[in-house]
Amino acid sequence: MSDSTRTAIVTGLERAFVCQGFARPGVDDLRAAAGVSLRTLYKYYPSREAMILGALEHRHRRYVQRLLDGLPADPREALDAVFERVAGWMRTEASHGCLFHGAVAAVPDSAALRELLERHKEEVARRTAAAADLRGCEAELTLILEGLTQSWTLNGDEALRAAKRLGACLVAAKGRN
Amino acid sequence: MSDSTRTAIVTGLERAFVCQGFARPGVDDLRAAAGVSLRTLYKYYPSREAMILGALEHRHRRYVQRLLDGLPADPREALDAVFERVAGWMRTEASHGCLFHGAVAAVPDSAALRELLERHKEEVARRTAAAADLRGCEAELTLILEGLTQSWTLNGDEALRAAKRLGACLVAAKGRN
DNA sequence: GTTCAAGTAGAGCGATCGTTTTACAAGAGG
DNA sequence: CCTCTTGTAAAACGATCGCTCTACTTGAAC
Repeated sequence: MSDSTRTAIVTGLERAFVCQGFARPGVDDLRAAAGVSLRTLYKYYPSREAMILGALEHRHRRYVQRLLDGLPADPREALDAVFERVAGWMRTEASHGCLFHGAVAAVPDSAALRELLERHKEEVARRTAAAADLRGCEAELTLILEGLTQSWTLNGDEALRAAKRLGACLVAAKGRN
Repeated sequence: MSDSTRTAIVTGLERAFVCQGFARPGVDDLRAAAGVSLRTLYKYYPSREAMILGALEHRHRRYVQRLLDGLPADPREALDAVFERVAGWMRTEASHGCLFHGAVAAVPDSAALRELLERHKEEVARRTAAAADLRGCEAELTLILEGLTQSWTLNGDEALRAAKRLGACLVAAKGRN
């Protein structure tokens, strides 16, 4: 059970789910994407659901790091930076929509998957609120972030501009309290 | 090819997809939900993908009617009413998330499905903008509506309050122009 | 040198899937 | 009376699925 093998597998799994969604790729496609034998794949992830879960945990770590590491110290700049990073992520890594929602939709009766989705969204909103000095507005931030993620696939960078405008509105409204 | 049979089928199909998602129900489950024989089902909808498409077209008509018919004449009230109707729809009809995004995620290579998704979202945003006197802010409205739909499953009615606040911000910002 | 964990390649299992087909029933029109 | 349409019930098809299992290789440790 080497750690390097595990991360190699999970990286390949994530790529496969990003490219093909959760409905299409059979376990043999996943095996090919992971670059190992079927036996080894099942040793590390003993079911297809475990493969999905492993891929999403890996993605969560990558996403949080890319979105929230090294943000500008100024709260206003930090908020715009988060929005830009979300759009950049969509552009390069998630042009088919949020992988976590997609996974829950594909396997609706997995409690573990649902819990991971909630943890993922909660952590992103909480840490964005902290960086943007918007504690107490987590619900509004979640809404903007979810809206940006979903509507980026529809409207592209126009969605990014809309998110920035709404973020500015939120900061202004908060300042008037 | 009677029309009443077709609407009976499509109503059952929509219910099945709402309850069970798009991955789980096999064609025989869909047949049971539609309340007809397999032969009849295939006569009206000659493939599983056609069944999905039919169910979504039916849902689109119902959604647009429920969201946009008989709105208050005052633009400000109309906007809040749309948000409340979205939340009400989620509460009673879509507690597992937007069916259109779910369908595209489940069948990612169906061009017809993708086109239907875009038509659906575009029509809702455009008509909401018209009712709320926010023409030119369709991207912001799409973002809020998508965000409300997605984050309602995470935060419930707190998402509704957030949408109303952001909507008010948008109206105020527009008024200052 | 032997042992043992960790890997590959690939055949095979039972179940389920979407779809087609066969056999039959009921009501309407000429 | 016969035929056509519209429907039901259910068997059967080939394909594919998730998963297990057998047989073999490799590299490092003791």
